[in-house]
Amino acid sequence: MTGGNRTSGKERGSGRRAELLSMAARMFATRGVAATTMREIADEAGILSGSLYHHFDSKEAMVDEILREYLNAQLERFRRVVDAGHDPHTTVGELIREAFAALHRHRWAMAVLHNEAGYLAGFDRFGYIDTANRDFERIWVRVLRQGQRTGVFRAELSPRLAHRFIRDSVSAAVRWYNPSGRMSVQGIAEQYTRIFRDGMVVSGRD
Amino acid sequence: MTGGNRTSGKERGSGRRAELLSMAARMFATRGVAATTMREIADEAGILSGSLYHHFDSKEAMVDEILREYLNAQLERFRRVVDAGHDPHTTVGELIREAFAALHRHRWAMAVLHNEAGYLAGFDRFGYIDTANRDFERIWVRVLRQGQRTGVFRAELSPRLAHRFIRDSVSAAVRWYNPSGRMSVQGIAEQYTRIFRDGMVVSGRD
Amino acid sequence: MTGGNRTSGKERGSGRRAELLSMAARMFATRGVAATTMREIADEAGILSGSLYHHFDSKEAMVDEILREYLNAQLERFRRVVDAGHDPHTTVGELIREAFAALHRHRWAMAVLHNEAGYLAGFDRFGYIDTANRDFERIWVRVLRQGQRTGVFRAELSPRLAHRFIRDSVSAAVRWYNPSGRMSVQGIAEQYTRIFRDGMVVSGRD
Amino acid sequence: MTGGNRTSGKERGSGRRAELLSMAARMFATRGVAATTMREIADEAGILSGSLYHHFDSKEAMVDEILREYLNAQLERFRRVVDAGHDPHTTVGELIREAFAALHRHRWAMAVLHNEAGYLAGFDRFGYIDTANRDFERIWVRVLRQGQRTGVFRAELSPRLAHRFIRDSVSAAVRWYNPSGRMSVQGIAEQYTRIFRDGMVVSGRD
DNA sequence: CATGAATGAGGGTTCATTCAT
DNA sequence: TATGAATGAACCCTCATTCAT
Repeated sequence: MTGGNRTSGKERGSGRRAELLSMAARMFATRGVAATTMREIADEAGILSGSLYHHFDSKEAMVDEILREYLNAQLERFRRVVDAGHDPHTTVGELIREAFAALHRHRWAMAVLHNEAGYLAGFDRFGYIDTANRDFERIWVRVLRQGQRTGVFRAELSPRLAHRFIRDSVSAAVRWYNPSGRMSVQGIAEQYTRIFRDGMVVSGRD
Repeated sequence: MTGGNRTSGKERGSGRRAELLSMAARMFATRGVAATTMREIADEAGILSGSLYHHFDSKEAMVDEILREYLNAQLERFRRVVDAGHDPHTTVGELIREAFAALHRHRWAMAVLHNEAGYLAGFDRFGYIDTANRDFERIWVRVLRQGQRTGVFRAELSPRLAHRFIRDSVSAAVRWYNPSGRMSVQGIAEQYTRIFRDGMVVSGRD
Repeated sequence: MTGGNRTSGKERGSGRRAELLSMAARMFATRGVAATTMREIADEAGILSGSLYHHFDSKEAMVDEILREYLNAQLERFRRVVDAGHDPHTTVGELIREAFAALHRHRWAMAVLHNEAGYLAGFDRFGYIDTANRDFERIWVRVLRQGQRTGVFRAELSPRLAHRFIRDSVSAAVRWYNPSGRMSVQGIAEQYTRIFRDGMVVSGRD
Repeated sequence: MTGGNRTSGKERGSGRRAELLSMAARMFATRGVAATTMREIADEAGILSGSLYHHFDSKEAMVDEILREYLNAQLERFRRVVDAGHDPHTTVGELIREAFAALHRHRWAMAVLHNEAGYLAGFDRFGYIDTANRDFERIWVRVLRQGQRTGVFRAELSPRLAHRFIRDSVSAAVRWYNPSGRMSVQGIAEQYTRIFRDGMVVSGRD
C-alpha cells in the first residue's frame, strides 16, 4: 500500500518493484528478451523465480511496463518541446537533445525497443508500440515540414526518411553507448547534431 | 571458405542447403534468432525438424554460416573499394553505396547481425563478429582521417563516431526497408548520403 | 465433534469461518477441489490467500471439515430414521426423503463427495469417507434385507446393489439440481421414489 | 504414416498412440484429470514427459480425444438402436443394455465424463459435451414419450427426469464397477433394468 | 535424405504454504 | 486478523538435438 494507486492486479510504486523492473530492463536489453529467463532475473534479485510473479503477472507484463513507461515519458517530453513554439531549427535541435537525453535516462528501455522490434511484433499486446512510433513520426515530420516551408531544411529531403534517419542513428547508439566511458551523451549528441545539420563535408565543397 | 569443399561434417554447395539457409535467414531476421525454432524452419521447408540436421550441425551453425557469408563478402567489397585508390570523398561515397547495396543483397544477414548483437555476444563461436566489426571500423576510420587531413571532412568530428553513425543508420534501415516498397535502395542511399555529406540545413544558414 | 471447542489449532464456531467454509464448499463442488485454488477462495472472500491460514490449517483441512460435517449430520439423521422402528417400506421411504433433503441442505458437500471420490482416495486423511460409506451401506442393506424377508421387496435384488443404485441416483442429481429451478427437491424425490418402488412400466404389463 | 489419415497436427491410428491414450484414460478416471500429471502418464508409459507431446498437443487434447471417441461411438450405437424401430419398451431395454455395454467398453471415458463434468465445463473446447448430452437426452426423451403415449410407461413421470435417472445410475456405477469382480456388467444391467422397469417393491402392494 | 519417436534440459507459470510486520 | 513478500516444489509445455529405420 505504498503507492496507493492500483493498476492491473499487482501494485505499483513499491520500491522493490521498481528495483526488479530496472534489473530486468538491463538484462532484457543486454541479452535479449527471449534469451533472458525469469529465473535469471530472480537470481539477480536474490529471490526465487516464483516470487517474481508476486510483483508482475508475466514476463511479457514486465517488458510491457518497461516499454510503456519509456514511451509515455518520451512522448510527453517531445510534446512539451514542440508546444514551446520555437522555430523549426531550434525545435529540431531540442528534439535531438531530448532523444539523446533518453539514451541516458531510458537506456535499457530504448535498447529493448530497438533490439526486439521483430520479436515484440509477434504479440498483440505490444501493438501500442506501432502506435507510439507513428506518434513520434508525426511530431518529427510536422516540424521538419515546417522547416522546409520556411526554407531552413533542404526541400529535397523526405521528412519521413529524415525522421527515420535521426531516430535510427540515436536508437542504435544505445548499443555501444557506455555511460561510464570517455564519450559523454552530450558529446555524442553534439557530434551527431552537427552531422544532422551540416553534414561531414566542410562547407564550400561539393 | 570458398564453398564446394567440406567444412564441419555437412556438405556445402547443394541447392537445397542454400534454400534452407535463405529461409532460415529470413525467419531469424524477422522474428529473432531465439524466437525462431528449428521446427518452424523445417515446417517452412516442408520437412521435419530432425531432417535439418542432415544439412546443418546445429541452429548456431546456421546462424554462423549466414553471418560469415555476409561478413566475408562485405569485407571483400569494402577492401576492393579502398584498394581502388580514389580520393577520400569519392571513397566514402562508394563505401556508402556498397553498404546500401548490402541492404539489398544481404538483407537478412544484416538484420540478424544488427538485431541480435547482444544475443550472439553470449556465444564464444561468434567472437569473429567483433573482429569483423573492428575490421570494418579500421577501413572507415582510415579513409575518414585521410579526408580530414586533406580538408574534405570536418576536423572536429570523431572518425570513429562518424563511422558508427553511418554504420548504424544504414544497418537500422534494414528493419523498415521494403524491397517491394516505393522507396528503392538507391533512393534511400541518395537521401542518406546527402545528409551524411551536407546535413539537412540549407547552406549559408546557422 | 460438536463444535465450539478447539480442534487443530484454529478456532471453530466463528461466523467468518463458516462463511469462508461455505464459499469454499461451493467452489470445490462447482469447479473441483484440485481446480480451486486457495487464492480463488480468498479472492471470493475479499482477503488475501495467506489470510486463509489464520482460519484453516490447509486446503485439505477445509475439504475435511466440509465433508465431516455432512457425513456426521447425515449418518445421525439416517440412524434416527431406522431407530424410529417403522416397517421396511416406510423406513426406505424416509431414508430416501432424508437423502433428498441432504441434496438441499448439504448440496456442496454432497457434490464434493460424489465428484472427488477418486481424488480424495489418494489421501490417507480421508480414509474416514470409506468408513462412512460402509456405515451408510450397512444401514440401507439391513432395512432392505428386512423388507425382502417380510416380502415387501423383490427377493431377487441384491440389497447392496440396490443401495448403490439409490445412493448413486440421488448423489448424481446434485450435479444438475438447481434450487431455484422449476423442479423442487420434493418433486424430484417423489418421481425418483416412484421409480425406485414401482418402476417406470405401468403395472400389469411385462 | 501408419494410419494414413491426419487430423490436427499429430497422427492418429498408431498403436503407440492408442496405448498412451488408454493409459491416460485410466489414470484420468482413477485419480482425476487435474490430479494426473503428464509426468505420471509418461512414467507409466516408460517415456519422458516431453515425449508425450510428440503424440498429443496437450493434456487437454488427450482428454478431448478420449471423450470424443466415446461420445461419438455411443451416440452412433444409440441411434442404431432407435433406428431399428422396435416398440418403446424393447427400445428402452436395448438402450439400457447399450449403456451398460459402454460401462465395459468405454469405462474410463465414462468415468472421466462423469467425474470431471464441473472441471471440464471451465474449458471452451469441451463445449461439445453439453451438445452431446442434449443429443442423448433427445433420444431418450423421444422413446420415453412414445412409451407414455402407447401406455407402456407411467404417464406421471417426467421423461427428462427419468432419463437423468437412468443416465446417472449407470454413469455413477462406473466408479465402483470392477470388471474382474464378482458382479458382471450383465448382472448389474439385469438388476438395474428390473428396478427401472418394475421397481423394488413386489407387485400387488402399495 | 528423410522420418518419427524419443531425449533431457530448461522455460514460464502456478500454487499451497509460511512468516515477519 | 490481515497483509505482502517470499518459498519451493511441481506443472505443462517447448525445443534443440539424436538416432534407428
